[in-house]
Amino acid sequence: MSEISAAFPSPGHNHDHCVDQALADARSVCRRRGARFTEQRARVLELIWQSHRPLGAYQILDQLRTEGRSAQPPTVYRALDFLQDLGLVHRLASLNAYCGCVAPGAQHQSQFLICRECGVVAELREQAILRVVTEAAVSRGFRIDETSIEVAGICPDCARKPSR
Amino acid sequence: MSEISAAFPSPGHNHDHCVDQALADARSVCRRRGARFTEQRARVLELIWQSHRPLGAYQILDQLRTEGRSAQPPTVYRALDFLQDLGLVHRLASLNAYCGCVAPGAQHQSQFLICRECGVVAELREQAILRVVTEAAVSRGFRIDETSIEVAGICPDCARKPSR
DNA sequence: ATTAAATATGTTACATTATAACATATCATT
DNA sequence: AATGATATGTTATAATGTAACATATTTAAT
Ligand SMILES: [Zn+2]
Ligand SMILES: [Zn+2]
Ligand SMILES: [Zn+2]
Ligand SMILES: [Zn+2]
Repeated sequence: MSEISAAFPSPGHNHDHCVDQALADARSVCRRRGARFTEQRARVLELIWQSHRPLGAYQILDQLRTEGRSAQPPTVYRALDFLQDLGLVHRLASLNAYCGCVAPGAQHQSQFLICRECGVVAELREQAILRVVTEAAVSRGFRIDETSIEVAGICPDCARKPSR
Repeated sequence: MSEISAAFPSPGHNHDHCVDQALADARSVCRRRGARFTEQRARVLELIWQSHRPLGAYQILDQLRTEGRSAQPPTVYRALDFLQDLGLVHRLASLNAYCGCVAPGAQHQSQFLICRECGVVAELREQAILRVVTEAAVSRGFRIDETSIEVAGICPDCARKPSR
């Protein structure tokens, strides 16, 4: 499984390597879980990882279609459901978009920093955040099933750039 | 302005009072900001507060129509935009639904506990959560504009009930 | 009071996101 | 080869949200 990556991808890194690693990880997760990593599913995951920012379902659909595949919305949503179930991608509710998980296979509740300017996303897995949220919940007798923690703002790269 | 309410509304409380208070608060906020608290806007806010759970835009639309008002989607979305701008309602991204703000007028980033069983929502304003999220962000050079922190699970009431 | 500007609402049409339902194909097992 | 399980194709539609332009209402000047 791949190492933990920095919060935001560094501008100059070899992203092809990230994609390859993500696909290899996915293959391994599927094998371990007895799930089929079909061409469609692999291609959808690859498209998500190749993109520098989260992709909407219909953006993925458009891509598949330009590749000559016969694709309809259910094609994409089924693949996305599958990938989510296996923890290979996350859905960002505030964007209606999907991004690759940086720690597939491990059970986790993540937090997301989303740049309003360039769209880049950092997936955090901060125990401190989860801890304080859990404390707040249990002190009110609430049992947490799932968290959706998404923070919009400006990433370091965009903050450096002049105004705009 | 109304006092800070408990996390989850107690089952036996007088909810009409909550609604009246929310409308009064809204009127006051609008006056202070020089905004018009029109019939439509008041009615949308009232519907949201009267509901025991967050309302979708088209649920609100249906209500308005049964009251004989000529209403189309833009009618509702405009009112919702207005109410959000003034901090009178919040949009829950994970539900595509809207709930009344428990502390209107004050600038704040809230967190929401959402019961999967009964739909009830608790709006929290935990400084500790905001603090640790902010720390995580700034340590990565990220400037926060807005948070969307929504936690799905089971509320105390539903937890007490037998299985289901 | 009259006019003009700003604000709010009505109305039609459409864009975007997601799912239901059923047919067909592919894969795994016997 | 036959069977059941899983995956995909296909059509249609549901659910959520917005663009654009016309009309009405309120507010502020004249
Ligand atoms: Zn993840
Ligand atoms: Zn950025
Ligand atoms: Zn609030
Ligand atoms: Zn409940």
